[in-house]
Amino acid sequence: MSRHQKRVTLEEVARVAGVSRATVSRVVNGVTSVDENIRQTVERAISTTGYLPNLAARALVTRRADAIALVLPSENRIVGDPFFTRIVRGVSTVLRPLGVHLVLMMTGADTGEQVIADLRQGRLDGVILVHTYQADPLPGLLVRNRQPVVLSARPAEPIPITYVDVNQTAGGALAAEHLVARGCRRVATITGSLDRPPGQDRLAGFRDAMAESGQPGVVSVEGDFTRESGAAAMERLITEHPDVDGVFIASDLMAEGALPVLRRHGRAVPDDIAVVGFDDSSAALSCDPPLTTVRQPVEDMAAEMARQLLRQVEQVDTPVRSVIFEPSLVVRQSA
Amino acid sequence: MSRHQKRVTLEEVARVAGVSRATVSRVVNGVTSVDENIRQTVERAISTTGYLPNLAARALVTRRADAIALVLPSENRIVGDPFFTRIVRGVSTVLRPLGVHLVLMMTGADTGEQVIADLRQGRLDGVILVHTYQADPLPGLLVRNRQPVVLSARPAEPIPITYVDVNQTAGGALAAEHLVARGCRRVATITGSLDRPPGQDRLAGFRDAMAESGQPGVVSVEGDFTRESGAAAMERLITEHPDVDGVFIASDLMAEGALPVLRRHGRAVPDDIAVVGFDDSSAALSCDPPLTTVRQPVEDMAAEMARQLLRQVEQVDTPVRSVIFEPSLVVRQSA
DNA sequence: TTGTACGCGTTATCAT
DNA sequence: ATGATAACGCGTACAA
Repeated sequence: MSRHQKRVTLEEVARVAGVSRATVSRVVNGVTSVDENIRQTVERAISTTGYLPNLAARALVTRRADAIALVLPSENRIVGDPFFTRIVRGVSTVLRPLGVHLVLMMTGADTGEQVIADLRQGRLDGVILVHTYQADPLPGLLVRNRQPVVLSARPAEPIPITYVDVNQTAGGALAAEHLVARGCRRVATITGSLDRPPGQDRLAGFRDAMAESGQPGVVSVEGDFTRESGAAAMERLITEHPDVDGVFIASDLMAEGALPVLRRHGRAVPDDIAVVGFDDSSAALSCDPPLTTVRQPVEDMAAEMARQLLRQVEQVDTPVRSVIFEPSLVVRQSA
Repeated sequence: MSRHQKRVTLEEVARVAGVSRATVSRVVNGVTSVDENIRQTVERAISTTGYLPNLAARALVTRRADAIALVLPSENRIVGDPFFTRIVRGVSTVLRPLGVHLVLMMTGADTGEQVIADLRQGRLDGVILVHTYQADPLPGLLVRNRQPVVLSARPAEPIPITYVDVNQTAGGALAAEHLVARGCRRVATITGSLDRPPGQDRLAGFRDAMAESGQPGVVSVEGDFTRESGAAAMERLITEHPDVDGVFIASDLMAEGALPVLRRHGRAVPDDIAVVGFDDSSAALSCDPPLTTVRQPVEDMAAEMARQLLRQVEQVDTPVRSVIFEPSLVVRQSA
């Protein structure tokens, strides 16, 4: 069992079973056209020899690496903690049973070329791109090369690429409806970056749902999804509109920055001001009080990304597709 | 450049360059005994053809997968956010330039067998085990099989295995010295799980340094590294010893749970009570006020783990070794 | 220094 | 249903 043990090959199993390599290979790969008696003999030989197929040899002929890459931004203030864990967990649930490796890559200077090279060198079957930045040329490049690829969100530029996303608009609406149902009358929002789809959509969904509830024209202050921007935005909001009694903050991280500001201004949460976040990140739990927030079904979304990718790997030129998941509201103590 | 482009092999490059496959192979692998003129010709041929070596074929003959696994616990309340990112970043800095893939595995029911199988099937060259749980049989199993493996911390059981760790004792001492230097007179500590090395060592280092500073016999309450245990421990501490003016909490996560308790008891941080954490996790920054904490050089440690692993991969039976890094104190506002 | 030829362990084609 | 045998693309003794 040591690293230097004699390797067990198809050849040896064949000798032990008294058949040819081809037959053993058929048994290993579950080909049905094998006599039942012979199959059993072979299987016995396999277990007595402790045979395991050499995957490099297999990959050489099948042209499958049985490995896919998960590419994510190295500055992960965006992709927060449980978020990341949940993505890996979701992807793994579909990859693991199939014996497909998950290769992790943080974006760096040469990530793009690296990925394409790995793809061409047969070390990678496809790529899942998480949170690519605005002007990332990689998605387009992969699409042009007809390589299997899936995005974790709707791309800023409309290119023909498969992606999985949450219904951001519905998420904003959930927040609005909760604040209204709670009895908030002067509601505002701290938005994410408005030059990015999530920022835009969450705001739009929130606005529309508020209007629908008879409170059109909500006040909004723009943040950029960072903790600091959340604090700054809340400072501005509380100063310019001291009478707000409910606020939707488009990310938990911003909410985490905003809560201490409220505390310093002597506002109690949720009694004076109700707060709803977005993401259900670890930040939501570390807030005081714990954050009511909009949760994305990240595990499910990640699993779907994996499935979509494998579909492309198995069959070239699979039609582009997008799958949208519905968010839910996690009610804790901030609203 | 599409997925179905004609593959470029050594053979073709050889034809274009007018030499043999072997010579091209030598150029690709940087063998020095190649005539300079021929080398240039070959290199031209390589770039005009766009040749890239097929790594499955190479792996088949070299018996190297050029891939290592990073195994980490799926419940990552322990391995917090930036922690994880920093590990990956550190490991990648040494792996990436060498073209070695980082395969991510969250521990699950069959992770152990999976890893050994992958090792034996030639898909993996070695394993980095992060935060294995107490009774994990995997480390011992890998050692017995003489497989390349590195641990992220000193193992609970003393088995002959290579590991990288931070000087936990020194970390506890750093916290003690800072609290003393700050003028705290009645100092206490909330420990981590005392059945695990980090919990024990941080406490021991703290105790000894306090004694050294003329304050022996510090009060200690045991937690288990979770946020909730931090809150509970602080509740007990503040009730039983209302006069404490400084506390070392053995993890930021516990500190995060403890701070709101102090606030509810009307204690101001750091004026009434100074607080020092441990880890410099994301929790440290989300605390209000931001946490003064002990920081481990995680990137450096991770890079070292990768180096130690590769050393074992390159040369079988490398002597076991342990590398200890020194922590540092990050002073913020809680102490 | 260069080329020939063999082996790495599978899968897949084609007779039988 | 089974067994030769030919790829798959590369590294590397060995010979020249």
